[in-house]
Amino acid sequence: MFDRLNELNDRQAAAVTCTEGPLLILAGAGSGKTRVLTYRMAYLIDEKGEAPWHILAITFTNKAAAEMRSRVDGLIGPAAAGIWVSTFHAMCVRILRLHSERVGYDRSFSIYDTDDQRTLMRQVIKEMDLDSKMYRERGVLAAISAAKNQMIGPEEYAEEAADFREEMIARIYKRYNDALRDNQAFDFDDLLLVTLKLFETCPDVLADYQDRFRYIMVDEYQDTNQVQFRLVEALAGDRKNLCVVGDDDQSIYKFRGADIRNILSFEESFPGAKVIKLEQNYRSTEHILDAANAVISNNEGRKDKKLWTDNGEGEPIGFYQFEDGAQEAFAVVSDIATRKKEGASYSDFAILYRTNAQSRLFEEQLVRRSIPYKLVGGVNFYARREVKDVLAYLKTIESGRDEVALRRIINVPRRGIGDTTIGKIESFARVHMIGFYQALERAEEIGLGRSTAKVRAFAFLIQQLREKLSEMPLSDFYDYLLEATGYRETLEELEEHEAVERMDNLDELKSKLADYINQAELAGQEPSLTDFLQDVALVTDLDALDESSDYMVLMTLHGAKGLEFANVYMTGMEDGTFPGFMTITSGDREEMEEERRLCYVGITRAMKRLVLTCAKRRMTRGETHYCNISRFVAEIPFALFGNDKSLFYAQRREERKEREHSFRTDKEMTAEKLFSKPKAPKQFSVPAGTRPSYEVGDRVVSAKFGEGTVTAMVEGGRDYEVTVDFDDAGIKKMFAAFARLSKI
DNA sequence: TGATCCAGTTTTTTT
DNA sequence: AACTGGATCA
Repeated sequence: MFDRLNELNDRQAAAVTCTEGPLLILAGAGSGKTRVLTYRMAYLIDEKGEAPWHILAITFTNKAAAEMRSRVDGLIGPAAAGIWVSTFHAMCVRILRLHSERVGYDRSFSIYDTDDQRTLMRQVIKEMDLDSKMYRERGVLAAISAAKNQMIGPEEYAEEAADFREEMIARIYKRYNDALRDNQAFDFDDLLLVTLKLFETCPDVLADYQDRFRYIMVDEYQDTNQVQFRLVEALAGDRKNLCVVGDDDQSIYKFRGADIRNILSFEESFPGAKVIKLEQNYRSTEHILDAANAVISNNEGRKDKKLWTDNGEGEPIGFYQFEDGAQEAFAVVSDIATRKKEGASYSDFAILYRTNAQSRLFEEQLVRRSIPYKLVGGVNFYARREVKDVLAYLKTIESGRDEVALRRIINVPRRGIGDTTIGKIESFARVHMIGFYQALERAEEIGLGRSTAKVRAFAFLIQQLREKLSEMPLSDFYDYLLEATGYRETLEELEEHEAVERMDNLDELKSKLADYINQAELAGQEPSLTDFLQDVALVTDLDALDESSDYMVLMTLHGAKGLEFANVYMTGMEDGTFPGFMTITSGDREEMEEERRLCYVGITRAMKRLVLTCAKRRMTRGETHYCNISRFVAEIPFALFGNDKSLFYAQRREERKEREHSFRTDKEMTAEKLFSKPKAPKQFSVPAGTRPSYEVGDRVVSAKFGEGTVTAMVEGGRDYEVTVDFDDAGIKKMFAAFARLSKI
């Protein structure tokens, strides 16, 4: 008898016990979906007598997978170890590791991160002799990724190409894919795509997995893309014991190919699907939930649902505007310090922002006050130069097929093998139809002159390392590698601070390697370099959050998804920052709705206290912008903002009259607390709001878009929103302050 | 070959 | 502001 059902509400219990057939759980923020999923697994095992290894739980991030793992382990105990809890990507790697040869890849395939992709793409574009200004890696890769997510191959892409550029991209796409294959490498999209292909071409393999995974659960289903949908559909097979959990209001990864239709039309894709809505929120106060509901209600085409809570009203929502980002950071960090003194833990606080670049100012303040914090996101640990270098060595030692890795380290540390030499080796390889690494081993045939010896020495070094690898344990080998390559020595020549930091990172990498070895041995497997490299490729910093010590967290709104904090500061709440400038100027409704969902996600992270902040002036990419309060703030009913509503109204009205003081709506955060720094409330006279020198109907010229005619001009707070019909670029809306238009 | 300076660029979010 | 690639010079 599974007696834990009474720990759940009726809806949750219904979701837990509905185990057969397709099930869609629409789980609002904070409605206990992880709880439902974990209890459901426990129910399957304890009540239904299902074996753990017949259960598959898929999440999106490693963080979510780790969280799920620990909760399942806690609930079920040792038996839970048999359950596959994995991200889509990690699952695919695991499957491909066993079957990659069936689809024409080595077992020791590489996985390319964004950085590697760019390097490879740069090579491809260079080889095709294309104008690197016309075809920039970023743009081309974005197009290709979008195509892959929709399962459009190079051939189909070519057929559908609407113009010359797209035809060219189709050709680049082809070459890029070929290059990946030559390197025995997958990019992130390929991991999913090739696994799907494996299932399609090897029905026996698919049948094995279908038989193995009799119960499938997918978390954050609203973020799945087409390929992921197909994978899930294939795995579910005829049994269709597929339970997906999601919230269309929290779909924030469209840019990555997420297709919201997957969740909106789940019932059509899986006829007979049951739908259960979880609408009771256990996380937040009423005020917070009201704010979230108010904001999200501005979006169209949502699945109907209304979150409620019996947690009580709670504190009002705080909103503060500051002169600039530095003051914003100062105030927020001061507030945290004050509350810490009053007994809170640092781990109760999170500072959220739209873009990683905004973290800097907060970091400075946190460092200044010695407040422990963890910066989530930003530069990924595994993306650091020294880490990538060492990984590239390991890859090369392991297979040599990965040319991107090989070229990365052939001259690091410097051994006098320059571009010219590399070019010669490359064309030799091409002429003789051999790999780049094989060409190295025949250095003397290439005619490299003085460089021959250097290339030979490098090839010999790799050869020698390979021998050592089989002779000593992996972790000893790691140290040996750093010595033998001279890498450690090169680092030591750097400036002290720099050297220490990088060496720390390499020590960190070593401990990750040691962790891996331990885990493999615990699982009774022989540790292998291949497995380590493949695991590592999917790990991000986001995974490293741990509960052991007390620190506060800084991260993007995206990074915050799935997490909760007692106190949440949503910073940079300005039009142009959040929602972003691009979203505003594009005028794309869907894009704006995605930003709004992101705002919804941010608000619903807060349990007890939500504070919104913004700055009047913000420095972005070296330019100062004068900012209006985010439209999302205006979508929250004034009644929710603290006691001093009148001040808030007044401020909105007075905004364009350049009120010089920051204002507050919440008496709790007093001026003394906020601006205790003597020089704080600096006076600025803001030049914005001055009427531009041109009028509607004037001809103007923009540095970016060329000439055009002004068709509209709307006064909006600190700036004028100008609409211009450009002769070449079409109609653009922009703020006068950054449009830099001049009358002609 | 390598160092250094200059010019141009920057979708924002992540597996 | 920060970073990159390219060009130029030693």
